[in-house]
Amino acid sequence: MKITINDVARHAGVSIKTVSRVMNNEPSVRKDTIDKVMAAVNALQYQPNAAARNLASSRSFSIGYIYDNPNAYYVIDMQRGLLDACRKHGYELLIHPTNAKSPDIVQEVIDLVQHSRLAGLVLTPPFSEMPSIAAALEKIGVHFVRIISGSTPSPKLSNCVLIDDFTAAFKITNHLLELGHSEIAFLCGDEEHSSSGERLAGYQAALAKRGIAANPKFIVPGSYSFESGVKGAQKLMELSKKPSAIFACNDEIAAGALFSARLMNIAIPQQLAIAGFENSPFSRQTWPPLTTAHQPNVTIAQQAAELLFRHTKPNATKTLSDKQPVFIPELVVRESTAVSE
Amino acid sequence: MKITINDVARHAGVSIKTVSRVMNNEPSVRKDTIDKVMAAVNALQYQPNAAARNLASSRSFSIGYIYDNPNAYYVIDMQRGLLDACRKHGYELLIHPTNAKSPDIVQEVIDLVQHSRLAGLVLTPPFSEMPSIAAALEKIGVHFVRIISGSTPSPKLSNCVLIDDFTAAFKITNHLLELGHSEIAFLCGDEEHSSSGERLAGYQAALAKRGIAANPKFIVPGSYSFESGVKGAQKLMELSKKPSAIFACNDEIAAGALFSARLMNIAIPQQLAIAGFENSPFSRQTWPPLTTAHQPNVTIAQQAAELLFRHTKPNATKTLSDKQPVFIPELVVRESTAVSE
DNA sequence: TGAGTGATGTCAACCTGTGTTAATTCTTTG
DNA sequence: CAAAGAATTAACACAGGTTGACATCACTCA
Repeated sequence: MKITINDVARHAGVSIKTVSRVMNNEPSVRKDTIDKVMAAVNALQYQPNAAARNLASSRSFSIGYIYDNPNAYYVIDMQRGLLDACRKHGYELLIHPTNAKSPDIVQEVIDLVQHSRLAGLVLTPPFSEMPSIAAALEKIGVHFVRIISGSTPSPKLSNCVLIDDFTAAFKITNHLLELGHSEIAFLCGDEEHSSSGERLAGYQAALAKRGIAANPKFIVPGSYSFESGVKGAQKLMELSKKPSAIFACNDEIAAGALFSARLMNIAIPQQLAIAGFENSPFSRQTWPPLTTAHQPNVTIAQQAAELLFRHTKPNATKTLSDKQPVFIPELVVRESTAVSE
Repeated sequence: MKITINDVARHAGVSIKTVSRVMNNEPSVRKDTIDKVMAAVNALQYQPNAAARNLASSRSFSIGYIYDNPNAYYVIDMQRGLLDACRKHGYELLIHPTNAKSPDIVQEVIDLVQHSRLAGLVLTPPFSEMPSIAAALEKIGVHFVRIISGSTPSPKLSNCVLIDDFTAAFKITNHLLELGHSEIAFLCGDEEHSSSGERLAGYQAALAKRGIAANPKFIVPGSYSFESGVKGAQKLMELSKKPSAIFACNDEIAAGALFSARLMNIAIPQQLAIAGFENSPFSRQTWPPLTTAHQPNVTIAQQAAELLFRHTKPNATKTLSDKQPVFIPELVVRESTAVSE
């Protein structure tokens, strides 16, 4: 029933060791030998015993994904992309939701890596932005890939997948400007997430380019939550000089702002335009649907995992270019910023 | 650096064999010996090498969670609950999103179980309701637990966690009735999910109890999606005799109905009351927020995993009652069904 | 005192690959 | 054609536990 490496060797007419070499794509195996072995592997449907492999080689074939993100859609998309890549490369994915603000989060991550003997780790914000985590992982010599906000690849960010929040935010702001808005407010996300800062910078740059001085009262600090959007919009609409458009740092905040506007009987988009960021499913399910920036999270996650495997797999064929991926979320226009008819 | 079973044995002053006995909670080990060993385990922070354990015992310490559910919040909650239980029992969780409608889904599941050598499986709808899956798993002798709709435990459902959708739907319908509505429509979920049928039955029972004849036009088939809610509500509001309340099979459908009502300029709840089901986060983020039934998914998942471990762990202490858990989602009243002032 | 019992210890085999070494068998190529 | 180099093999230790057979030991109870 169970097929061992022995069976494969016999079937292919080679030694066990050669099969092992092929399975681990070690160098110095002739092309036709590889073919022979792979033929046998396929014929017998051989699946190496992961446990035995781990034990013998003391490296594992699973990577971890640590997250602390209230946005279920984001997490699910990330998982999906990571799993896709894992399946392709014969790895397994270990998910680890946790609390980023826990005082001993660094130790927790280390324990996880060591106990589960992870080959590598994928980090998303806020973990990808915590120097203490990166330092600890480097110290124990575990590969990891970070998904972070940024626009320009650099050697320092060699193990990063970049998301160009700046440019995307610039585009959204520009869209609002083109609709004729000049009093545009910005609802920030969590300060410690650099994405919030980048988006704010993009917003400011777009205003500056048009020579519009940013009104400091229009920049409202907050966090990536519905509640924050509710409060932020309320604050804005209590100003003597109200904005005519709100750019929220993500869709959830935007949904909160929408909610708030509704409570105050403000018509969207006629009296107030609202834009979000992320293109999460509920940006389509609010009323009116939200203008936003689409972030291809599944693809981003895939690329992150690919990048990770390039490091964890010692002899992998480096067919993929080693360029750092940079993703620019694309503008998605919906009714929340429609031209008032 | 790495602590082996040897170190523990030495530290506890017992033999390796005894440590092994304790780690696998075999019978006939004296209480104080167990304590001694566990003390050593804790002192040394010993974590048995999973790979070695799997290999030697040819049983694994991971369970799988197969899902195909567009509702990210549901999936995340399930994962959270399963992970909690897994951590507690030293298991790992393998997640496997897939397509339930794939023609060779049964084979896919079997491959997964065999390749990853899973100790057990947790199934949620629609997988938990597919006889072919259950049959296949039984055939290959893998433990599994199903989370399904139902109200009465029975030996046949011994490996199930039940969710009493009927009673919860009854309560919601009753709530609407108490508000004075008698023209209540029902937006169905996917036909193949028994939860939809159960909720429909609960709705009908509540009406029947008041002696209200159900209007067949008020029962609209559909699926568990926002779009389905949009279309369903539209259909209902085009009837010559319109309902005064809509009970949607879940929050997403309800959100769709809400959206639709807004398009048609129907005031909620003044002209139309809407209730959902599930208490997913966005039931709080619509406007107005949705009345719904709260399903404690994290807890449900935990219980499901516990139930599973009771079977996979040969000598587990059966402290927990072996009763089948039945969860009755609780009514959560919000503004979407408020009394019109 | 001796039999019976329950709790431990000893020891070796085993699970399935990997890493190493030394020896052997092709391939090149000068 | 010989020598060098590359690919392959055989054989075995090893990773870190589990498992089973059996021996040992301390107790209890007759």
